[in-house]
Amino acid sequence: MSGNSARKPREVSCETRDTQARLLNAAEALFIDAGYAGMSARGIADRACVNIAAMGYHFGSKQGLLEAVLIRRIAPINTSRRLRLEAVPERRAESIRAILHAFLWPVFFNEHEAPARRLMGRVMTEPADVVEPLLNLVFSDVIEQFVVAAAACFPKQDRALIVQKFSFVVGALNLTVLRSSERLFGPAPATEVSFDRLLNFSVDGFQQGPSVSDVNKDVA
Amino acid sequence: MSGNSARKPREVSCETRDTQARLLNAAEALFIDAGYAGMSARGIADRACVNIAAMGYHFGSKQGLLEAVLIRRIAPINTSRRLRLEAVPERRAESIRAILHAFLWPVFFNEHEAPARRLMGRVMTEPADVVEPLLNLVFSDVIEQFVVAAAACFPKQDRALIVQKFSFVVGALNLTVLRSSERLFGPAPATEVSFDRLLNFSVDGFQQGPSVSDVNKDVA
DNA sequence: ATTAAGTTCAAACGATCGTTTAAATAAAAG
DNA sequence: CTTTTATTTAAACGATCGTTTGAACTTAAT
Repeated sequence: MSGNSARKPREVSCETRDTQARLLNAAEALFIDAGYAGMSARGIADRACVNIAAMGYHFGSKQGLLEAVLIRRIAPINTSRRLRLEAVPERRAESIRAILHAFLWPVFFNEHEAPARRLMGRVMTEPADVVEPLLNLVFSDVIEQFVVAAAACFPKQDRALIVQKFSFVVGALNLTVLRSSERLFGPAPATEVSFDRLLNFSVDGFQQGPSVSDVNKDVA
Repeated sequence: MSGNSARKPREVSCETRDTQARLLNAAEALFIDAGYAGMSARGIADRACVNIAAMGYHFGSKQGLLEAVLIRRIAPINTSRRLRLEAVPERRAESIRAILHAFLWPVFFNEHEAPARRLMGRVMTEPADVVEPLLNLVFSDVIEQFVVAAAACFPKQDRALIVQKFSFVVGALNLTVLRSSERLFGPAPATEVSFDRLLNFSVDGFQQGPSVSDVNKDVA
C-alpha cells in the first residue's frame, strides 16, 4: 500500500493477485505485439506492475518466462487437437474435413480466444533462435500425428506432398490469426467466418491429387 | 590496402566494390535471419566490412537501410507480378490459375531467388512497427489489383471472401519461403516443386464457392 | 599543386538491454 | 514472540543498442 504512487493507469494486468500470472499476461501481450526481441524485461515489469527482478525470481530469465507463456496457451490447444483427432472414426478421403477441423478448431475456439490465437501465429513466425527449440518441442508431435492421419486418407499421394499441404494450412492459419494483415487485407471478419473460410480453403487444397501440371512460360 | 588487418574470413558481402551494395546485402541477410530487432547496426557493419558510421552516412538510419533493402527486392517482384497479370486475357473461373501464377511465380523465380523469397516472407510477418508503413506502401496496390482480378473471375463470391482467400495464399506463401518451418515440416523440396504445389493448393481453394457448411460440434 | 567534394575512419554519445545483488518486507512455522 | 522461509524491492552490474562527431583519407576537377 505504501509505494503505489507510480501506478500506471492503463495496466490491466495489475488486477490479478498472483504475481506470476501478471508476468505471464504482460509477457504474452508484449510478445504478441512486438516479438521476442521487442518484449523488454522492463516493459514486462511495467505492464505487470512488478519489480524488474521479479521475472528472474519467478521464471529464471526472459526466455524462461516466454517458455511458460507458450506452454500455458499452446499445450491445451494441442491436447484438444489430439482428442478431436482421435474422435475422427475413419481415414477416407472424406475424413480430411474432420481432421482439419480437429486441427483448426481449438485455435479459434478456446477459453482464451484471441490471445491464444495470436500467440500461436506469432511464435510460428518468430525469427529469434530462442523460440526454435521450444517450437519444435511443442509442435513436432502433434503435426506428425495429423500428417499421418491425413496421409492415411490419401494413400495415393506422397507423404512429402501431404506434409507440404499441411504447411500451407499452417501458413494460412498464421496470417489469419495475426493482425499484421489488417492493413493489407482489411478488417478481420468474425471468428466463425474466418474459421469456416480457412477450413473450406484447406479442405479443397487437400482433396486434389498431385496433378503435375503447369509449365513456366517465362515473361520476366 | 593499409588497414585491412582485421578482415573477417567468413564475410561474403565484402567482395563487392560498392559500399552501399555491401550494406544492403548484409542488412538483407541479417533481417531475413533475425528480423528488424535482430539486425544490429554493428552486425551489419561487420558483415559488410564497413565502419559502423557508413550506415548513417549512406542511408540515414537503420530504418532507412531496411527500406532500401525492401524496395530493392520487392519492387521488381511486384512489377513482374503486374506485367504477368496484364497478360492474363480473360476473367473467367478458369483464369484463376493464370492469375495466381502471375502472383506467385515472380516470388519463386527471379534473379535473386532465395534472398528475395525469404525477404518477402520475413517482412510480411515482422512485428516491428517500422516495417508496417512500408509494407502497406509496397504491397497494398498490387494486392488490390489481384483481388479485383480474382473477384472478376468469380462474380458470385463476396469480395470479402476473395480477399480472405488471397490472405490464405499469402500466408501459405510466407511459411513456404521462410526456412522457419524446416524443423517442423522437414527439408524444403525443390523450388519448382514447392511452387507447383502451392499454386495447385491455392487454385483449388479459390475454385470452390462459399459453401457455408460445417457446424461446430463441441468436444472440448 | 591546390581546392573542393565525397567517403571512411576511430571514438564516443546517451539510452536501453537482460541479469544480478543484497537488503527490506511479508508470510508461515516453530 | 522467535525463527525461518518466501517474496519484493531499489540499485547497480557489464554489455550492447542506434546514432553522431570531427578528423583523416580518397577522388576528381581546377
